[in-house]
Amino acid sequence: MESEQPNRQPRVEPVALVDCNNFYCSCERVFNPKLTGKPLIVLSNNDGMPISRSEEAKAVGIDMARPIFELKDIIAKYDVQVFSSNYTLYGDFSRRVMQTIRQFSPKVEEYSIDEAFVGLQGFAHRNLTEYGREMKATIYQWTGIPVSVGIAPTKTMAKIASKIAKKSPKSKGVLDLTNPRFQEIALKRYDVADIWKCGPARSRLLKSHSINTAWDLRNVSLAWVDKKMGVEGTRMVKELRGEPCIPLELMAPKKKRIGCGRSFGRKVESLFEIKECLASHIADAAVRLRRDGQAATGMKIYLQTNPYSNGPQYNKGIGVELPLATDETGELIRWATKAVEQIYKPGIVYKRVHVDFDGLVPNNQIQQSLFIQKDRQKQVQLMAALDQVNRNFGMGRLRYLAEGLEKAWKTRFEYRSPRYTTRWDELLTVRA
DNA sequence: TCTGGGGTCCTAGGACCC
DNA sequence: TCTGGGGTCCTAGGACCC
Repeated sequence: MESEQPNRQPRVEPVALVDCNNFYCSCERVFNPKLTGKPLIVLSNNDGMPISRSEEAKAVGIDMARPIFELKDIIAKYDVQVFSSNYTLYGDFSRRVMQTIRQFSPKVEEYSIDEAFVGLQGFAHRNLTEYGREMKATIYQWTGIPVSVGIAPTKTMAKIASKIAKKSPKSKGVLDLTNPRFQEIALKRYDVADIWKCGPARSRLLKSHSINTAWDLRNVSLAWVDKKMGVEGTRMVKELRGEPCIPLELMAPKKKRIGCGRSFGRKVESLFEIKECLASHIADAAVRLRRDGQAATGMKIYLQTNPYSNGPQYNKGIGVELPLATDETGELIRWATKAVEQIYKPGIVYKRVHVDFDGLVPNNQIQQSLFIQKDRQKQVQLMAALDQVNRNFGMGRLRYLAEGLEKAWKTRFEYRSPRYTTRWDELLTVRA
């Protein structure tokens, strides 16, 4: 394998990755300081498995990939505090963190609920480590959320820098890797499996060719990596060499697909219950569709059994093309419930129903049809009223009868904390 | 014996992210 | 008893065209 050493690094804008530490756990702690220093986990939907762990929980051996019932001994032994996920609370904290970050640079890409890339062009005259520390301190002071900051010439290396910063006590949560000498030290000690966009399949491939560290990967030939891993591999190698291939996205792009699918809280067999649940998912996804300013020209419905069960498996999807794009919940429900009849088979225990809206178009320029007369204006007003009521009085306050009243199938959230910041009736009680 | 070649478009599935 | 959900991008392969 020949190696192409880049002989100089191009002049590029430094980019920081600000990453919240154990984000969901940290949110839970802000209003519940008694949790400080204790092992703490937040569970996935349906209280299935941990999706966020405090450092203390990691230390006592709580594993992310294992279901909660397999962890109950550890939980009891170490008095691990357990919470269902409370996305309303986390979403609100995310907004606060992002707003704080925007005080530090006009160039912010909100990459996920707990991470942002920050363009640092024009800050080169400053000590970037100091700037990062100031950012970290301010975010903690204003929101109560601890973060790690990694700074580097490319996003891929900024990710690496923030991960190292999180773990190494010496860095105090901030690491600047813009200096090539430090890059070499860091990449040589960094496992390829921990590189951004290098998942299990790619790391297995790389390791089978004795490419074990990020430094090994950086020095691989572009021809080789293109052949073995295609464009994404090539981008990874270039980014590790300090050549940006993944630009900052300052404007959130329009979504290409908006969907909803959750596991049932218990066994579901009847078409009636599946239709109710599907209608409820449609209503949920349609809110996000309208919020994104889009309408759907098609949808896909999937019906699935539990892959972990030994029973007969059945997974089927069906596509529906709509004659006219729409964002109106009632109409979407009618199309979907009709379609699901075609894939439903009786006598099967189902685990999940899922809907994806696709063929999305801006909802203010829906193509009209000569043959289908609809009062679009009326629909728009109806949906605006629906969304307004639910925003003011809580999601699901106003809903379609098709979604059901009992909702016996609904997702479990046994250990949810109060929605401290978004519900008047769940405000923090200081003294009872 | 022996059955073209080059292009486009679409979809399903894989891999990955948090 | 009990194993998440919402996304993106890329690729291979089939269908179709001339």
